[in-house]
Amino acid sequence: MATPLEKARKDPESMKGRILKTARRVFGEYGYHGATTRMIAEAVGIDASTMYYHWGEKSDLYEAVVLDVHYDLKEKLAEVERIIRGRPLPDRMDIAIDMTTDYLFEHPEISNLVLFRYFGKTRDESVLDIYVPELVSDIAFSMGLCDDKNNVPKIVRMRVLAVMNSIHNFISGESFFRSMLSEDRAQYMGMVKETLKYILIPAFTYR
Amino acid sequence: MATPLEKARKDPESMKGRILKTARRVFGEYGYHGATTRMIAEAVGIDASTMYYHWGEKSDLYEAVVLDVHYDLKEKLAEVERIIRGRPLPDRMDIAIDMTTDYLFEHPEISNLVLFRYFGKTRDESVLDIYVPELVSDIAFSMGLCDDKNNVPKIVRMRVLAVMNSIHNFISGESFFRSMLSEDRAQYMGMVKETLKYILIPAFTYR
DNA sequence: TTCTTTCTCCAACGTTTGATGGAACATCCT
DNA sequence: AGGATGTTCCATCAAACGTTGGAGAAAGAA
Repeated sequence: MATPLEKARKDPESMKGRILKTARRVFGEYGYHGATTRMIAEAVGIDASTMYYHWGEKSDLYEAVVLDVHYDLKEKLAEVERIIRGRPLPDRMDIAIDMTTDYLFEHPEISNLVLFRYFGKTRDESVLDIYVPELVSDIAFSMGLCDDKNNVPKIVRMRVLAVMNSIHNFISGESFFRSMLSEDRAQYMGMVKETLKYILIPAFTYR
Repeated sequence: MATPLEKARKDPESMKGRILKTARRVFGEYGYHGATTRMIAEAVGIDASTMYYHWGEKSDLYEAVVLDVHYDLKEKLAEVERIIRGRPLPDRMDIAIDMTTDYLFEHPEISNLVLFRYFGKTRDESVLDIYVPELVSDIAFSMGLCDDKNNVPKIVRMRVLAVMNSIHNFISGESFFRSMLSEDRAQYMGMVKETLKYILIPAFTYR
């Protein structure tokens, strides 16, 4: 008894999986309103009605995309956490920034979708209202900023949000910032990591 | 011989001014694609064709809005700069964060529009490609991170971008983050300032 | 007054949008 | 074989979209 999303994630080559993957990219590039069902269908190479057969309305597909992205994010976070556990804080942050940045640069639509969701006004009571706080608490614990995952002080959650957003910003804004600095991708990625470490590490360590 | 934008900025009560002000808000809330010409016209209380009489196509109106916002931002920056000049760096940052945050909380559409512009994909060679780098250089100089306004190292510009974005994020994401933390507006504003200072000041001072 | 210019709205246009119904094809079970 | 089920495309819909032309009101100049 698998949900459509579980099926699509398990078998990315299936029609459901291909649509989901493409919808992620297109929604990520143009936002909810900027992306049309026809754009997505054309990108997959199918008719729009086939999409409706598999995912229903546009808003349902979008919801699935957002959820899909957060599953990935959660998995990646668990992987990072496993590697940095037990090390001293500056090392933990150094490694976490490297790994997270590398991962998001490979999947920039994740950052796009997350930021669109935070800042856009499509906000009508969503699954994100549960998943984001959970993710934030996990990161707070992983950074050693709290002892109890289930009771993270608000000010600590704010700091975690600041960290998450700083990373997403540089990924999402790549095309704008890079053309502003006229750097190639590799150099830009290097500067992003350097800048993030320059700003974030002192805040949490030199005290 | 004033441009339409200059006229609208000088006389906010004129039809041009009222349309511009409302378009700022609506574009800021829903983004370029999410906002419709009819929504804006209705919010002003006029017919859509009157809007076309004053501002032309939707994209032209949007361009005017973006430019308008950046004029405001530039003015505010100059005001901040005047006040913090000559003080020690930690004080400068403390005051600048307070002033900027207060101002943007009063005009949240500014942060929305700026972030939409960075992250969205409506990017077809715009005035922003000139104004943003200029703004970044001004801030870098104001923070004492460079000696020559016309030759700011790339890594310094990256740091300034990180600072700017951190602030915009908390303003734009207010509705999402606030409902996540279940705080009222005043408490949230206080936490934003505290968090920004916690993260940003050590990075640029404790070295 | 009358003429001219500026402004505003109404009605409508062509297009794109999200969405649906049904025919055609494919796959599988018996 | 034949029928049931699952999948895909074509044609099409109504609504919403950006945009336009033209009628008429408002304001100013003569």
